[in-house]
Amino acid sequence: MREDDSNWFSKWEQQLPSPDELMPLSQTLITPDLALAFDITNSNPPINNNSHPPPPPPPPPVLTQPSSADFGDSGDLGSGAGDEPARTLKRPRLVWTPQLHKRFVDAVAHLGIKNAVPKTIMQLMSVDGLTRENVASHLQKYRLYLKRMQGISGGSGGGASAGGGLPSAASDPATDHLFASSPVPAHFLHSARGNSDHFLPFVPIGALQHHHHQMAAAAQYHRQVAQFGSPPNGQFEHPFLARPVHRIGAPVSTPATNYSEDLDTGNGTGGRKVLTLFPTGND
DNA sequence: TCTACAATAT
DNA sequence: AATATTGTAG
Repeated sequence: MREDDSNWFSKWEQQLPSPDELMPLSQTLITPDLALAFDITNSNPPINNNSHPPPPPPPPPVLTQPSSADFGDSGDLGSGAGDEPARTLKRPRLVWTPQLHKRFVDAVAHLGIKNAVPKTIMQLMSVDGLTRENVASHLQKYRLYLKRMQGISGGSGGGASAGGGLPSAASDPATDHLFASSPVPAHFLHSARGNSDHFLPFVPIGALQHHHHQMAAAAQYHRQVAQFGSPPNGQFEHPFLARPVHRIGAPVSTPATNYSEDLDTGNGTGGRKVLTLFPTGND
C-alpha cells in the first residue's frame, strides 16, 4: 500500500499550523502546561504586529520536552526518503536550571567522584530527554568550577565551605550562578581524583512517582515572561519525568530508580542564606 | 565500538 | 557565558 505513504504525508502537511498560529520561537520551549504551572498567564497577544508573517522554519515538532513519546520509529523506512525527521533533527539546547543542576549534583554526590561519569550520572538522574552529551558537557564545566574552589580554599588550610557547605568564597558573582545554587558536597573539594574512594557505587534513592510533567526550563524564562516579586522564596520544585529506563540500564538494579527530591531548597534555607541566584529583581 | 575527556565551536 | 559538537585516547 504505497498509498498510505503519500497519505501520511498529506495528512501531516494539512495538520501544519498556519504561520499565524505558531508561537514565537522564543516561547517554543515553554509548553502551555509549564506556563500554567507557573501561573504565568500568558497573555501575549501583541505578537502580530508584524506585517511580515515570519517564515517559520518548521520547528520540528519534537522538542526535548518530556513528551518522550516522540522517538518511535516511524515504521516505514526504506521507503525511499531515507531520513525520517526525528532522526536528523536537533534538539533544542538544554537549559540547566537550578533544579536540574541540583539533581545532577546529588547524583554525582551519591555516586562518588569515582563513578561519577556521564553515563552513570545520566542514568541516576533519570531525567527524560537528558543525554549523555548533555551531562558530559555540564560535568566538564562543573569540574572546572570545583577546581576553582579547590584553588581558593588552598587545599591546606581549610575548609572554605565547612559547615553549611557555603561556597561563598570562590564563587564570585556572575561567574557561577548556577553552581552556586546547589551546595557542593564536601568530598568534592578534597581531591578525590584517582583516589579509591570508599563511596558506595549505587544508591537507590527513594522512589517518588509523581506524575508531574515538563522539565524546568522555566526558571530562566521567568524573568523573561513574568516578574516575580520574591522568587528566591517561592522555590518551585519540579520533579522531573522519570525515565522509563529505555536506555539499557546496566548497573542499575532498580529499574524504577527514581530520584527522590531532597527537600533542600537549593539554597541554604535552613540557616544560612546563600546568595543565590536568580536575578530576582532584575538583571 | 563505546565511553570519557578535553578542546573547540556556536 | 552556557551548551553543543568534535577530536582524541583508553
